[in-house]
Amino acid sequence: MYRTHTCGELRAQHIGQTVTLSGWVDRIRDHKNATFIELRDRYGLTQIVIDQAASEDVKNAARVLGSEYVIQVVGAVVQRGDKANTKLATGEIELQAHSLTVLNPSRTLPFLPGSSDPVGEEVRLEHRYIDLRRPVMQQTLLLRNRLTKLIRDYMDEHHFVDVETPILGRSTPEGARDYLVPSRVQENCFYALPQSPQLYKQIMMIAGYDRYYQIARCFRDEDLRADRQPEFTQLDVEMSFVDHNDVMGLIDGLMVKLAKEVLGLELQTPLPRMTYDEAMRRFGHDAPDLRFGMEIVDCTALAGQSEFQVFRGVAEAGKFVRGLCVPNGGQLLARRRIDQLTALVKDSYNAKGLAWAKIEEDGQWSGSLAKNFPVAEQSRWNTTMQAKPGDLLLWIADDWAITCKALHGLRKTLGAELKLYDPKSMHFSWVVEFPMFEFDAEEKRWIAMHHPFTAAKDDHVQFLESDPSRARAKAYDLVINGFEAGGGTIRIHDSGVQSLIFKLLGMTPEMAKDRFGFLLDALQCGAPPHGGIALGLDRVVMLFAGLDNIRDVIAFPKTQKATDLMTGAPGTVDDKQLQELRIAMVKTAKSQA
RNA sequence: GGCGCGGUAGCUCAAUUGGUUAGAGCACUGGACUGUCGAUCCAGAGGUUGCGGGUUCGAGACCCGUCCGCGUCGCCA
Repeated sequence: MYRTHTCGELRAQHIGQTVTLSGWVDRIRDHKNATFIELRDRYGLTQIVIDQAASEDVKNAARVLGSEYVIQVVGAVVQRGDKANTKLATGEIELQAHSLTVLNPSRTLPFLPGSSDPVGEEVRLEHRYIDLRRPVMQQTLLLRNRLTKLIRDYMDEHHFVDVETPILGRSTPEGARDYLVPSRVQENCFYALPQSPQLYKQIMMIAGYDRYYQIARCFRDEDLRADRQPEFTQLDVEMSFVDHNDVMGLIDGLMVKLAKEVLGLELQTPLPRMTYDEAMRRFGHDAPDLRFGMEIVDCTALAGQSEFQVFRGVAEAGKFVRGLCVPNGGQLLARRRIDQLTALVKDSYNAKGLAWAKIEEDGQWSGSLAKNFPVAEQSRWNTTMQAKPGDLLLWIADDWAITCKALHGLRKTLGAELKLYDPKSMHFSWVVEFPMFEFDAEEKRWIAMHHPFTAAKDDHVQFLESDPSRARAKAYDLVINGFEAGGGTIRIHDSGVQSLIFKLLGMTPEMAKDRFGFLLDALQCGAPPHGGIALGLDRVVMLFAGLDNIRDVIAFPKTQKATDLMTGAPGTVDDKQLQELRIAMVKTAKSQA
């Protein structure tokens, strides 16, 4: 038997017992007359002591130990009394070693899991087996496990059926870039890894399963971000005979449970809801961080009557002047910082510039813009923007989309920089009624904002053909702390409407039949009204863990270049494998270099 | 693909305006030490400054190219 207890388990009540522990040598403190070993496993740390009374065998065995050796110790649990270590859960006892066996030595490691010194992410990812030994990483993966357990319990309580769907599927041109898998059996054909199990879960509804869920792996071959991995995990949900309130209500309940069990938070339901249009108006983004205010103020009307020609021109051209009032920004942000923010909005969001003014004690503006604004006009702007002395006013004058993006960027940056909210606080809300379509200027056609199976609001069906830009969807996104934690829609269950949407998206009936014929057929075979949602599990775990990147909640994540630094994936393959798949490599300038 | 930050000892970092033999802490090795708990003290070993080219009397630093990591814009229905 390797162990009778774990390294996090022994307490005063065990004093006098003989026990066996196995684990990793976290730290050794070697003295002339006593050696102390902190033994670690995922449950905690226990101090092993080898003093003068120990046998020669034990002393000799201890002499060769190094960090991260895997050892087994048999010994007596003894009281530490006034030597107790209050920092350790097991600190009131220690193990007096009777025997010590090295189960496996360890070479010197690039970093020690027991150390709190920071280690670069590249090194951590290359030696992930060591990184994952670190207590913080173990806590995070345990938290993830706890969340998925709670989710599964909740879904089960609500009569959801866990169904697995294929990983090898069919490529569809809509949406993200697919990961492709060549077929050996079918010449010239490829599978695609699922971007989500969307169509399968709709088919499950048509098949009468009524309530489906799956914790599903999804794949999208797009560039990575702190909160985006090429393969990620969704809590995928679909329900029959429901409307959007039913789906949101279900997830409200789930969030209440998770927040209570994991964070000790009591959420009020229903979680607050805001329409997409309102979110864009007030925050410039469809996933606003509602932990703080500093909302966007539309000053276009004021700009239209302004003495300042640049603003007036923008307003008269049908564009927008919108701004933020940064509390105490006049004092907190130096001119140099404002210049950096100007560079940010120009470089990142294509804005033409950033207009600003500081509010002095008397309410008058200072800054290069001030001279263009008579005092009376300054006062009107101050009122509209609710500016107080010491504040900083920022404006973007541009088309709607650019003002949204740039002001959202500024709001997000400054909110964090000026600590306008408690980073530990949590805010859950819904953004609803997304547009059905957005116009793709490049392809000169409408594309589905969510996906092409989304139902329009009942009173907006009329706009589908007459004015697609006006049509709003039965869509809802769950937003936590400014992150899109999930999104869903009520689906189209009428094959005629579904065909119409395909047509609006520029598909001929033949194309629609080729790509989605099975869905159109299924919709004609008794499809119940249905809808669902998918939550980004990695993001939810990240937010509940209070972390700022998704890699730390995934055991084996990929780098920004989508590689695995530990295994070296992706790698080259044998010519024989390629021949079987009838794949030939094409030389590029890069591959020849 | 664009922009930004970074790459120096096993790890985390430093190195003045381009100037002697590239340093420190941790880790490692050896020694000392009567109970430590981030032990302490003494000594030691450890370097292709990511890679390639260039400028210069002289490059870790400057220039060009390239690779890698992170952030971000595009992209992600």
